[in-house]
Amino acid sequence: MVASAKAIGQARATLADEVRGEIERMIVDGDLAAGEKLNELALSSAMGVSRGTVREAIRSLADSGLIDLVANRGAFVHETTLEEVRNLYDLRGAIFAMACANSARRVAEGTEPALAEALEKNLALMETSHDDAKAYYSLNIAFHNMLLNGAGNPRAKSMYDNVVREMHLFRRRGLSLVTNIAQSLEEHRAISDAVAAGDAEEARRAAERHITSGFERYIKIVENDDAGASD
Amino acid sequence: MVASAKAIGQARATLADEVRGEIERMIVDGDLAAGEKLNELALSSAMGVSRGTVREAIRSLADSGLIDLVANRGAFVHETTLEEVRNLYDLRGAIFAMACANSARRVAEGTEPALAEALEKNLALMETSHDDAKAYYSLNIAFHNMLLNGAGNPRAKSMYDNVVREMHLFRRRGLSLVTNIAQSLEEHRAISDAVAAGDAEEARRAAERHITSGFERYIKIVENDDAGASD
DNA sequence: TAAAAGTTAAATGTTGACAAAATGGGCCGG
DNA sequence: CCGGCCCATTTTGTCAACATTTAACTTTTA
Repeated sequence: MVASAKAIGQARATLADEVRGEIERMIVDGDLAAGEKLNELALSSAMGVSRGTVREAIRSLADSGLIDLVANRGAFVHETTLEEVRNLYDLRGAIFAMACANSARRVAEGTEPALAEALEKNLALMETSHDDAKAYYSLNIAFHNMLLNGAGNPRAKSMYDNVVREMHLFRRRGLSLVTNIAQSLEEHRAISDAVAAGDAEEARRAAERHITSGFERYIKIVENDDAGASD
Repeated sequence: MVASAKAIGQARATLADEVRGEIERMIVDGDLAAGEKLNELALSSAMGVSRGTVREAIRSLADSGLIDLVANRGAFVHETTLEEVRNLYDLRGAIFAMACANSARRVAEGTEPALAEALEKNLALMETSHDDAKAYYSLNIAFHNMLLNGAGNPRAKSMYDNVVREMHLFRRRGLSLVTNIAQSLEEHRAISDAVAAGDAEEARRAAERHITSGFERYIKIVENDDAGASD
């Protein structure tokens, strides 16, 4: 496993880091269900490392929101409630809106000369891949990443990533967070235009609208899902 | 130490948690300078626990922004740059503005029946303690906490606290983040009024103004400090 | 029968020892 | 006098064993 992980190319420096990445993957992929307990011994023997190493990995993951730690009882995969998803959307919207406003500001002052064009290119690709959900998914992530990176605030980006990752833990992981491609595309265009124009305030508003309406669409689907099939 | 900590009342469940709290305190209080290395052996012998326990505490602190981890080299107290302070202010403003907007919303819908009155009371106390910087400091923190809690978003509160704590690491810790009591008080009133009126959008604007103008005042002092005394 | 106490097994918390890597200083060659 | 190599020491990374706590099961008793 050590070898394979390194072969993949991540080149993690320490064993514990590698274990951390593996546990993270297991949670995100759903190999470990929400609410499930992380058994240190089982994990350590499964991965061929000592318990201490697994412990370290778990501790380093605890603050990310993916894991809940209970003293003398162990670590559990965090169970994200609908109420929390709402809060996470709020947080995500706040951070994303701030990032878009700053991206616009930086475009206006020439700090991000390549951003406007990159956004435009992303939008063009999205329009052509209108029906290919998988391609759209990647492009969507890329779009948001560009704006987070364009804000020049790495801490904001890492917080944003944590929040988005945690949202995926809610119930049916498969439930796409992108629900109405046409509308989403339109909102992306509004953001892109405002950023390209260097209009920070409009960029902020457009970004907030995008996240808010995304949440509303998401909620609608979840409610339909509840009414329909149970699993 | 175990006994004393428990006697104080924190009642921490595990030793590592206790050590974590102690290290955190050392960093925040400045016992450990920015950029300084955390020597596991030294810490463990100083606190009378094993190295493994210290390691665990350090790992659990790493994601909070107070500590930088470098593989095979160790843990270092994060050195916050002025550029980072700017980014942290942006983040803080975004989260605080969102929280104030949601507090206003919840006041409007009756979810937070006590909030408006509590804010008003805080403002009144602030006006009387106009010259007592120490009292003002506590009231200021309380004011912000009320709004963060009023938003009903615990994750946002914890992120906010992390951000604020990290800001204190910048250079002269003593440098107060509250710089112009009269103006700050005025801004607080604007926020409080908007929240009491249930006007989410105005609350958001007022909150953002408050953080932004706080940053501008802070920057001015830092620049003066640079020009004046070297230490 | 059911609740409570006692017992046993399993998991977490904590430690000290060993292995590997990095830092620092002295030595050698240029 | 300077720069690079090598070795000793320090420090971090990893592990296996011991201690403590929790959870589950059994037995006892009202």
